[in-house]
Amino acid sequence: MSDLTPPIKSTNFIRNQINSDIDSGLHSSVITRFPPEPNGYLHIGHAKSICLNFGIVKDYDGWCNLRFDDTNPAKEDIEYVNSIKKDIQWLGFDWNGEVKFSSSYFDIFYKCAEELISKGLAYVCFLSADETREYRGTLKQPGQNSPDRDTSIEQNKTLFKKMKEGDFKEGECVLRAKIDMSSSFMCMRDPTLYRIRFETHHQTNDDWCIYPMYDFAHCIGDAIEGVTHSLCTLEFQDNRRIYDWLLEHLDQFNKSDRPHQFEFSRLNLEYATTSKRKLKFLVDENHVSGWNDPRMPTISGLRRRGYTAASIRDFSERVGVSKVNSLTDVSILESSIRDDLNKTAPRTMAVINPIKLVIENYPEGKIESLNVPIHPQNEEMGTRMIFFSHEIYIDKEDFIEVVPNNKYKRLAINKEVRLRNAYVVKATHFDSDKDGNIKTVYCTYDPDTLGKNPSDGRKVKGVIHYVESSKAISAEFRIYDRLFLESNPAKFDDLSSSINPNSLEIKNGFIEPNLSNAKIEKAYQFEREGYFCRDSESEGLVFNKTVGLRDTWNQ
RNA sequence: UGGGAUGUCGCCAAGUGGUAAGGCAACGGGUUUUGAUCCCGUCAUUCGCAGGUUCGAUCCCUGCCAUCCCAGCCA
Repeated sequence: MSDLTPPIKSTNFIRNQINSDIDSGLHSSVITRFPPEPNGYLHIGHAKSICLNFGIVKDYDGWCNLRFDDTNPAKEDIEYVNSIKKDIQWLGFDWNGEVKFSSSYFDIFYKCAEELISKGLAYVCFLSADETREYRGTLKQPGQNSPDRDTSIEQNKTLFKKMKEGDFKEGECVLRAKIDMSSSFMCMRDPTLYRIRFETHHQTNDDWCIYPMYDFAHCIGDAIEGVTHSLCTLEFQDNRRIYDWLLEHLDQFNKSDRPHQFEFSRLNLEYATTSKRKLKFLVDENHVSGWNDPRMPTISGLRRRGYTAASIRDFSERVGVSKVNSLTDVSILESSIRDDLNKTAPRTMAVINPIKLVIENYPEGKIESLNVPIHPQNEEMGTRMIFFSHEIYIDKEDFIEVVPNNKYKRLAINKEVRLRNAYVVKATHFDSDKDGNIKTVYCTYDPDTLGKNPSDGRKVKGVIHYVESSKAISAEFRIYDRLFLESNPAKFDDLSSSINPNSLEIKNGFIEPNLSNAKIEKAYQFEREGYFCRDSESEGLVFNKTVGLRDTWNQ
C-alpha cells in the first residue's frame, strides 16, 4: 500500500478492445502471437510489436506464442530463426511453451484446403502468373473468372492431390479460393492459397512441394493456437477480409471465440529505416559492417551500440500504439536510453581528443591516487581509484585561448576551471605545432582545492574531465551519427543519395586504467561526453558511443 | 464516388456529447565538482476544413481536403 499516485498507464485501442471482449464474456483471457518470417533480422519496429504482444498478455493472465511464419522456403533460413529467438529473449520476453512454426501445421492446412475444395470454395487454377494478373482486373475494374473456376469438385480434389504429389511443375498451377472476382478488395479476387515450390524447407525438408500462402496459413495458425487477438500492422487491413472469410468457411474454426485480427501502425523512426529490404541493402552494399552494425536500427545493432532491453521496452511504452501513420522523433528513443543509463551506468573519464595539460607547480615524478565516487547520486555503487600528476590529458574541446563570452565555462588563458574529481587549475600559456594545432597547455594548480572550494571564497564555475598521462590507457572511440540525411528515408526508393557519408567517426584517445578490463556491451558514462560501451566485435579497447549527454549549452 | 484506413501542440499520444491527460522536444528559474542528473514553472480558448443537429460537439450527421495501404504464385 503506497500513498504514491500510481503512474498513469496510457491506454490504447487494443487494450480497449480486449477489455470489451472480456467484459462481454467473449474471451476470458488473452492469447497473442508474435509471427516473424525468418528472412531477416529483427529491428526496432519488431521490438514495438514484441513489446505489445508479449507485454499486453501480462496484464490479462494470458500468454504469447512465438510462431515463425515459415511458409516460403525460398526466402527463409535457420540463421534467422536463431537470431530472432535470441533477440526476443534479450528483450526480456518468454514465449509460451515451445517455439511454434507455421510449417508444423502443414498437414492441417492441407486438410483445410481439401475442405474448401469439397465445399466448392477452392479450385486448382492453371493460369500462368502473368495471366492471373491480367484476369485479376485493376483497382477500378473488376476481374474475370479463371477458365478453371468451374472445374468439378471431384476433379479439383484429384488435381490438388496431384499438386501435392509433385505431378505438376513449379508455376504450372495453384490452388485458389473461389470468392469474388469483382470484389473491391483485391485480396478477395480468388486469392492463391497454395503454390508449388520444389524447395527444401528448413523445418520440413523435402516433405512438401506445395506451400500455403500467408493469407491462408496465418488465420488458421492463429485459430489452431487459440489466439484471441491477432495483432498486425496497418498494411494488412484489407487482408482481414480473407482472414475472416477463411475462418468462417472452415467448420472447426467457425466459432464465436475464433481469432480476430486488429491492425496498428508500424513504427517509423526519423533518419532510419524499418524496411527489411532497405536494411538488407545497407548490409549488401557495405554501407554498414553488417546487420549488427551499431548504426543499424536492428535489435542486434542497438544492443551492440549499448542500448539496453529496458530502454527499448520503455521506448515502446512511450510511443504507444495507434492507427496513425507516424514518424517518431529519435529524441524519444534517446531519452529512454539516457533515463536508464543515467541510473545504472558507472561514471568514468575518457579523453576523446587528447591534448596535454602540464601542471607547472605540481612536482614532477609525483603521482597521487584519488578515490572517487562511481556514481554521484548513488553511493552504493562505491568508489574507484584515479590518478593525478604533473602531466595529464584533457580534451581539445575544453581549451580555448581567449574566453569567447561570459557563459563560457571551460579552460582558457588566465581562467580557472575545476578538474573533475581533482584540483582547480588556471591556464598560463600553450604550445602549438607548425599548423597551429594546440598540443600542450600549461597551467598552475591550487593545492588547497581537492575536495573543496577555494578557501578565499572565489567561485570556479567550469568543470572539465581529464586522464592522468602515465597511467592512461589508449582506446578507440567510435562516434556515430544518423545513417540517413533524410528524416524520412521511406519516401525514397533509391537510398544511395540520402546516406550520410559521415555516420561513423573514429577517434583515438585515453581512458582511465580501471577501464582496461571493461566488459563487452556494459554501459559506462564517460563524464561530460556521453554513454559508451565496449564493442563486442573488436579485439582491443574499442568503445561505441551509445548516445551523448543531454546538451543544453547553446552557443 | 474502386475499396480500406487515418487526421488532437514541433514529435508521439489519451480522451469522448459537459467544456483538451501524459511523454519527448522547447523555454524560464533553482541545486550541482558532469553545461549531465534532480527540482520548480511555462508550453492546444482548441482537436484537418466547412456546414448541420444540440442548451452544449474534438466526440453525432453531411460535404470537402490531405496523407497512407491494396492489382506477389511475398509476408
